[in-house]
Amino acid sequence: MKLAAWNVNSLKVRLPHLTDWLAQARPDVICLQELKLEDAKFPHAELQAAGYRAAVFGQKTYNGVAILARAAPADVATGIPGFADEQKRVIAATAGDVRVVCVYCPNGQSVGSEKYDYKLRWFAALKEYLAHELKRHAQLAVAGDFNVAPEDRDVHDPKAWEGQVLVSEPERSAWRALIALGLKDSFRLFEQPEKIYSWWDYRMMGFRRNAGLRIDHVLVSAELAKHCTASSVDKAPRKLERPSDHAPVIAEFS
DNA sequence: ATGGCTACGATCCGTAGA
Repeated sequence: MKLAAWNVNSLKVRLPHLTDWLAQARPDVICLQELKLEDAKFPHAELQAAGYRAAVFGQKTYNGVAILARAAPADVATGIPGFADEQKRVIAATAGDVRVVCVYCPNGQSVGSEKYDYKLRWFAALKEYLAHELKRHAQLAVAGDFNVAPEDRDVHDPKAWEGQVLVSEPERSAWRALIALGLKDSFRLFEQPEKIYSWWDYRMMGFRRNAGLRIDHVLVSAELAKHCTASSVDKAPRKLERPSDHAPVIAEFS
C-alpha cells in the first residue's frame, strides 16, 4: 500500500499536475490539502477517470482537504469532533484496513499572533482526537501538511529560522505531543539523505537553492509502522511550471 | 534591507500562505 500526502495549493490550478503524478506514482491513497474550492467544484469526474474516488471536505478560497483512494473511502468523518472550526482542515476515512486522517494544520502566521494561538489550540484538539482514534484503530495514518518542522535537520537554515513560526518551541512541543501518543514519523523510520524538505518558498528562488522546510508528514501508529517499508519526498512536481510550493510525501507499507 | 512569489476574490490592491 502506497500512501501519499500533497498540499496542492489550489486543486483547480494543480489538477493537471495531480493527475500526471497519480498516473506516474500510482499511490493507493492520497491526502490532499489546500484545495481552495467548495465541494460543488471538486473535479470528481476527472479524478474518477484517473482511477480514484474521493471523500471531500472543501471550502471556497482557503483550506479544504480530501482523501482519494482506488475504492470509495469509507466511514468518512470531517473536522475535529468537539472543536468548533469554520476552517475545513481535517477529513478522515478508511481505505482498505487503514484508518487515514488527512490534516491541513494551521500556518500560525507569526509567533504571538492570534493565528498562532489558534494553531496551538488546534493542535491540542487534534491530539485529543488522535488519542481517541488510536484506541479505535490499530492501523492509523495521519498525513498532510503539519506546518511544523520537527527538528533543526528539517530546516535548511536553522539559525535564520530559530524561534520563527513553523519551527518555534511551542509548535515543536505540539508535534512531540502527537509523537507521545505513540505515532511515528514514517520518514524517520529509515536512513535518509540530508537536506530533504517538502516545502520551498516561491520567493528568493527557494527551490533552486534548496532553501526548504520539511513540514509535510505521514505519521503512523506503532502497528502500522511495523509494516512501513519506505518513506520519501518526491521533488519532481516542484520542478514543473507553475508548481505547488509543496512536494508530495510518500509512505509505503507491506 | 524583513522584501522577494502565488492564488484568490475582490479590483486595478488586500488577504493569506509558510
